[in-house]
Amino acid sequence: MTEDPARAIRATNVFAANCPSRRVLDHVTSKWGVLVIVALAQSPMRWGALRRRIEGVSEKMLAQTLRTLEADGFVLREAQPTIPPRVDYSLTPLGRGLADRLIPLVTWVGNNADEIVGAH
Amino acid sequence: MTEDPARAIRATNVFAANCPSRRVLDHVTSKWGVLVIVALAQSPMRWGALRRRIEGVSEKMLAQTLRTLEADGFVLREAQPTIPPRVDYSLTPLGRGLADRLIPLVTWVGNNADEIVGAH
DNA sequence: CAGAATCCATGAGGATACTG
DNA sequence: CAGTATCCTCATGGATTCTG
Repeated sequence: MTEDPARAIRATNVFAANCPSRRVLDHVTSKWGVLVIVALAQSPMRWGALRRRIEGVSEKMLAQTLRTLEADGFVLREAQPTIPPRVDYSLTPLGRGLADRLIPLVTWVGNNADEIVGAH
Repeated sequence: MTEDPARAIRATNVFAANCPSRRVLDHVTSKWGVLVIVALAQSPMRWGALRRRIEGVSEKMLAQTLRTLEADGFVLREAQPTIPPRVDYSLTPLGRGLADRLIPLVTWVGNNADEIVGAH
């Protein structure tokens, strides 16, 4: 946040339809993607913990979101071959970089939600 | 970005299903919402300029996104009653606050898009 | 426990045509 | 120019059931 906003954005080309960052941005800003990243930034978690933490997420959407974020290299999935199975999720270094930019956004929205008129 | 991420997020309750910030977050992180905010952060723009700047957006989606962001108090709409009509869009102070958190995210994604494996 | 698979509803979103 | 109106399609996402 030290750089001049208008100046910083001029370096990117997100506005181009074919820009790959568009797709990544869609993953990252997806309905559940934000919450998963932010939750894992707080602490690594098991599947069940994530499901309980992120209220309202269905199993399908959680699985789908996690797979996408894992493929993008943001999330690390570690499965123990035990019975019952145990799977831990955590952020990769890349994921932590993302979280550092995502968390200020989420906290800001949280703090200003009441100021925002149209909470339709 | 000066605060400890894990600590900062603990103050919010975005994870609660009924939290109003969830809805705002969905507006803000919507497919076109991000691009509109970021575009307007660069400079105020007229409708046509926005449409050209944000490649791939349909008229319907641009109008819808602008209406939502205006209702949320992020975007200011100023219409001149002239023929032909002229409408200027710009960020409100609240919108600028949002942009300040959004731009680091977008630029980061732009810079790291190549590192990101799964650009499916 | 951690999912995969399936079915189904809704709404996001695109294309086109029209208007003040 | 800056939209609105309509129609239509497909993907998002929920609910449920099944399994290693």
